[in-house]
Amino acid sequence: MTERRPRKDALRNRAAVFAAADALFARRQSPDSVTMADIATEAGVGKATLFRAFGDRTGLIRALYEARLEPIRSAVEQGPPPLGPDAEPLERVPALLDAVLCFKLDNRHLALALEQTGSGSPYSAEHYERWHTLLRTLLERIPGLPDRDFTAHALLAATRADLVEHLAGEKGLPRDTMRAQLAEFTARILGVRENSHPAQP
Amino acid sequence: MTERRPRKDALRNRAAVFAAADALFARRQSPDSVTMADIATEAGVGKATLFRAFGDRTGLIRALYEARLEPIRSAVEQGPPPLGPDAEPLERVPALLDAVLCFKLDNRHLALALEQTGSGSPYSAEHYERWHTLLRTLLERIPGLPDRDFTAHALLAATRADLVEHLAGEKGLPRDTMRAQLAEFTARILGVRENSHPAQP
DNA sequence: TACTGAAGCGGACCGCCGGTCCGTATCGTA
DNA sequence: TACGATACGGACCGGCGGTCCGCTTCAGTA
Repeated sequence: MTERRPRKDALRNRAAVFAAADALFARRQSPDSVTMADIATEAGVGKATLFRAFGDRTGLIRALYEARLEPIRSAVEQGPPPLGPDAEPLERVPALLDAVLCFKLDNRHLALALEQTGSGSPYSAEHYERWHTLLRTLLERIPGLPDRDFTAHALLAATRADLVEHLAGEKGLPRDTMRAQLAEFTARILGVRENSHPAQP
Repeated sequence: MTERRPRKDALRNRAAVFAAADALFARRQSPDSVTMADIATEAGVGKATLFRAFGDRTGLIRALYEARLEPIRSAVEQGPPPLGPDAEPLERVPALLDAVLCFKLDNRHLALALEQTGSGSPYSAEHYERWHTLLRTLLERIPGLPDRDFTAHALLAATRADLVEHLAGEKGLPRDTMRAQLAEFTARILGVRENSHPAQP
């Protein structure tokens, strides 16, 4: 029952692998052009070390993704409004979607790698479950909306990594333009009828 | 410049391959558990024949998808309202999205295979381009909407194959329930303010 | 500091899959 | 029937995710 602390070299290697994977995903265009052997080499580590630490390729990507997501997660769980728990749903929902979008804009390749990593759809990852549940809960406090469960899925679908990559990456849509469009779309769903000024914090 | 007609055996094999792939994708749960060798064997054909006819795995899946999509495509391009070109945008947009959703419900595994086939995001396929362009065009004829280009993407994102699989497949959401939810969501975007009765043709 | 067993390491190795090659069989035509 | 062109198919290849096992390094003990 006693938790054994991992050894120092294990921790050092784990960090090295994270850094290496991060760099490689950012450098290469296509996520699956990054092989496990590549990451191991870049990290100065044996391939088996990767698999021992993370199980398989999906595990590695998931772990990296969760790590990068951590700041946003804590901002949502204990930060100030409009992202934090003290905000009213009508302002928190757009803030949350904007945060997700910004994260995917900033970590395009990583998000892409996660979502299109063959085994296991994005919907089985627990971070998706978290976002969806939170979003649904917030929507439930806003009157007059369509089915909240589906609506939460549909809104999150508008921030899918490959869509972000398609618009911001390939078609060159500027970051703030896309943020504004998502905000407008969200406002429309929420029934906010005032005109035209999407937030731009 | 003269088009050479393909030989009979080539045509026969092509059809056999389609049938085999269709059956296999429907039978297995995960699309990438279906290997090219599997398809070749099931079709009673050599592996090289697959690659000669379709180029690569993606080409085969795309060709099959387009073939299955053909009825809907023609219903949209030359059928009667509400799907056909004579319908008003306010009724054609929901009809179109419903048709796409139904198609993905009926061809879940195939759609999944196409969208998560690693090379090339779904957004580079020409059938997506077609749906998106048509949808955007229709939205442009409806006043007071958010950015039409983005809205078209976002609406289509709500019918993504893996989302459909997640809701209808794993969570067991009934077909008509999901259709109604998508219809409600769409209506909300279109600004249709009348209450509560989503179509169920 | 020397000892020691356990935790961790790494690269050779495996099975599988997408994709290619080339000798052979089949088609369509005269 | 004969013959060129077209298509066939299974052996083959390179590369990837994942595993195995002999070796190294850590950290507690005296």
